Amino acid sequence: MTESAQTASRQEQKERTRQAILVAALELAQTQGFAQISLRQVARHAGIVPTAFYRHFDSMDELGLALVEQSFSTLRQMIREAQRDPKVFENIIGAAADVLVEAVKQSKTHFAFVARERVGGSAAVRRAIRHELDLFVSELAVVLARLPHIERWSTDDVQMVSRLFIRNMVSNAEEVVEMPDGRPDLEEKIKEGARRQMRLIVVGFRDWYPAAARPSPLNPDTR
Amino acid sequence: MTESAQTASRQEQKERTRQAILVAALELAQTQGFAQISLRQVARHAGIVPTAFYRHFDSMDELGLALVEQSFSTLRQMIREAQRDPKVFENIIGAAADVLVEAVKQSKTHFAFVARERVGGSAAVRRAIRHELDLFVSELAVVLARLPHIERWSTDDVQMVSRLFIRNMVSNAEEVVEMPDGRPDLEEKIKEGARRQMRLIVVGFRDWYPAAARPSPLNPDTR
DNA sequence: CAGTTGAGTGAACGTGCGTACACTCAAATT
DNA sequence: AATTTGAGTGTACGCACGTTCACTCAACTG
Repeated sequence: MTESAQTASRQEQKERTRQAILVAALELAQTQGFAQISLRQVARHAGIVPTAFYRHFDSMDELGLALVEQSFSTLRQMIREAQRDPKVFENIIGAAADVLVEAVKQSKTHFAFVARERVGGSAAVRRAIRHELDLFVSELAVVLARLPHIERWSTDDVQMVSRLFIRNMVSNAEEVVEMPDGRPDLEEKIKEGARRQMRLIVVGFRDWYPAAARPSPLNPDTR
Repeated sequence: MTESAQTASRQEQKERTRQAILVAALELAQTQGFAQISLRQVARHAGIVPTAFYRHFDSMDELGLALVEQSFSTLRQMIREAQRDPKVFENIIGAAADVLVEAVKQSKTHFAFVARERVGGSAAVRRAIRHELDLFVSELAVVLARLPHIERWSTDDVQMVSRLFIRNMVSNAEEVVEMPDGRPDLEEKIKEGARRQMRLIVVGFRDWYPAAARPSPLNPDTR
């Protein structure tokens, strides 16, 4: 009975408390926004005394940065798993919409956090989120560049489509976050909307691109 | 010298103080976000004592709602003026991009306020902003519905394009807000991006729509 | 098994907050 | 000219906050 039982090593216990803090912050941020919750509230919610907070984070700002990291690493993992399924390449748009909604639903608190603090949070948190999103844009651009239709586009244009995709993803994620629970109809509506938007972007670009002679045909005033 | 001089009637003075409060709140919200500024900070910045605040607003929340109203009425006026110019109908996309950037630059603090509090603010303020944006979507839909290509679309689809436009406008406004001062190159880049996005949406829809037989051809899984 | 480490405690501090209340004193009303 | 009105004042309150400090006591180390 000595080994592996309930009690936990020092490290384990510390990690557990750390997670409790992260979860508490996420939950509290859900209703009021991370920027307006206090260290004491988080501590209370996590079941520790305010001063114990400092054993894990130097400040609320650092907690915020940790949450950004956690949120994006969760998302990245989901995307990586989704990419393993070969079916997604047959129907990227449908898959993306599904992954989006599923991912957001599965870790709603993380997404809510990101969506809000992206514009509303402290400067440090905001910057961190922006950075992560920029990374996503670049990553998606790499994936897109390998696609049949797209491989001959200029890198600038691929980057722009990528930005457009991510931007719409963020907007849709915001909508899912604000979706009341237990409304599968709304969920399907958002998915459908996301699919439409993505198809629109793709079709728009596909039909547009070959129409011009220049490397970056979207540039000149073809108004 | 008796008339019109500096002093001001009671009403005038009250209105002046009210505006001072609104301006103070807007300025303070610029750096920290409206939700995290205090009544006392606003009062201090406006040059009044905290309790005098209550002569004008019952709470910070009401101040926030007043700011929402002010922000959107400013924007509406700009759009109305822009619509007077017949040239905009020849080149809606270009005009929209110009108006967007000009409007945002001209009343940056208002837009910054809206962009942030749209997702990060108090529930009441958030709801008010969302409502105003929904109104914009509907208004734009009415304008769009009269356009040559679009007049035969289903109202659902027009609404969706409208949503897409407004959404991208909001995103672009966010970018302008965060644009550092005195960078006309960035400004032009954002404008160009906005133009591309709008053209993309328009082209995407135009090329898509006649391809299907059903009233709302974007619906079924034409994946 | 003695000694060290460090996560969590609990009391105390200074500060800024929202709000209540009694006030002033000039403009507006009579 | 006397009275009312109401925007702005000043004090005072209770409260939650972030942070400090000295502390406990179980898990780890040698």
